[in-house]
Order: sequence, then structure tokens, then C-alpha cells
Amino acid sequence: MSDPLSQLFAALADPTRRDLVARLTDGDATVGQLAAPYRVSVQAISKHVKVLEQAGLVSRGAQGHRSSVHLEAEVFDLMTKWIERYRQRAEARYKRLDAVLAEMNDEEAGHRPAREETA
Amino acid sequence: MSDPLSQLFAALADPTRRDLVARLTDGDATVGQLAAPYRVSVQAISKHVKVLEQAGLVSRGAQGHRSSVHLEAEVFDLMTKWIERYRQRAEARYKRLDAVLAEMNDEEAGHRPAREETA
DNA sequence: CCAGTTCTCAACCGCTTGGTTGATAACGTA
DNA sequence: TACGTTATCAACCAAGCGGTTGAGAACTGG
Repeated sequence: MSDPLSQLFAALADPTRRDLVARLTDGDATVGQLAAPYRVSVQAISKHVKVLEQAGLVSRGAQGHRSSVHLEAEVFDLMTKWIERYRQRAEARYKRLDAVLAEMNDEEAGHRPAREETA
Repeated sequence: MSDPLSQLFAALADPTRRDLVARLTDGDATVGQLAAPYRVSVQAISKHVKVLEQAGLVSRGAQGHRSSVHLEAEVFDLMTKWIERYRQRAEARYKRLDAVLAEMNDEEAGHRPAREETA
């Protein structure tokens, strides 16, 4: 079993599974109901649901059998936090770069030692 | 080749590739620099970079050879938009459910026809 | 109890993946 | 020019994935 974040991203890397998640935002559903719109077998959808479950994206009613599949939207946060963290780091770097460029413009004759990355 | 969203999620489903992305938020780097911290071969990292590139997460300097790998943080938005969309739909559903429950409490004797989902 | 429905498990298949090694292309430099 | 460095390409391998079919478990209802 791999780390939670990898499982999450991997789970959503399949269009059918993303579609299932989308569908579950309309409300809980049984595996049969979930499988109905697709041409693939119920077993295939059952497997997909299992993947979503192991990723924590989905839970099931009390008795596993004939029970509803429920979306656990909170785990989305795990991903958004990861993404936002690095998006912000990337943006911060651009800002830093801008600042350095501005500085270079300001003191072209200053011949200060060039700063290395962040140091 | 699969759809862009699938490629994005799949690209980030690997811990090594997420690590590469994280590293690139510190600034551009050559394949060799990226590969240095890992025990795997340079070829393996080169493959990872290729996957990131095809997902649009990364671009390369002019000459493919010996040039820098650059993070394209904007494509993160594709994912966050997808996630946010369905997180909000899920939340909206909870709110709707709350409203229905409150309504049932208010008019226990009202015997209004139950609303079906959103209709 | 028996029958039908719903779902999962198991085995299998073709394709993709992450890794390897080896060869080779492209560049910088003594 | 010849050499070393850097990166990619190619072939291969084991493992995993998405799909199938077939069997069976678990619950529902006559």
C-alpha cells in the first residue's frame, strides 16, 4: 500500500472514477445504481469503488452488502493543501525573482555579490 | 494519450514526481541536478521528467539537451478547479439536506410531497 | 426453504509503468 | 580532434491496472 496522497491522486487519475465521484455529489448510491450508466460490468465498477474507498474518498453504509456508497469530500483537502503549498512556493519564487531583478536595475553599478538562490 | 486531467493526477500520483515538483519550486534545475538526491538512475528521473512534461507540469529550456527544467505552476489550477467544483457540490448537498431536515421538523403534520433530490 | 438480486472474490488477459542496462546523440573543453 | 559529461533512446523485466468471465457470498421476498 502506498502513501495516502499517492492513493488519492491515483484514484482520481481515472476518468470513470472521477465520474463516480461527481455522481456521488448528488447523493449516496448503491454500486448497482452507480454502475447503471456505464457499459462496463458491475464488477469493474465495484473495483473502482474499492479503489475510491481505499483512497478514503468514499465510505459505505453499515452492512457492506447492498448498502450505499457515500462521498467523503473532506479528503479533498489533503490534495488541495499539497497543491496550494507548492503553488504558493512557486509564486513566492517568482516574486523573489522579480525583486532581485528590480534590485539589479536599481544598482547596476553596485557590483554587490550575486545572491545564490535563497541561501 | 488520455485526457489532461487524468494525466495531471497520474503524474502527481508518484511520490518521486511529487518530490521533483516540490524541488522545482526552489528554482529551475537540470535533469542531472534533479537526479542527484535519488538512488535511482538518471534515466529513471529523465522518464519522470518526461511524464511531468507531457502532463504540462514542467517545461524545458530552449535546447532540450543540458537545459533547465522549469515548473509550470499554472496547470495546478486545472486540478484545484475540478476538486473545488465537486467539494462545493458536496457541501451544497449537505446544506440542502439540512434544510429538508429542518423543514420536516417545522411541519411534522404538513404532509407536503417530499422533494426529490433537486428535480 | 428456495429463488432472485446484489455485490465481491478469484483467476485471467493485454497494456501500462517504474525500474534496469546498454548504446548513442549532443554538447563543452583540454 | 578526441574526451568526458549530460541526457535521451531502446529493449527488456516484474509488477500493477482496468477490464473480462465465472463462482459464490449475503441479503430479500415468495
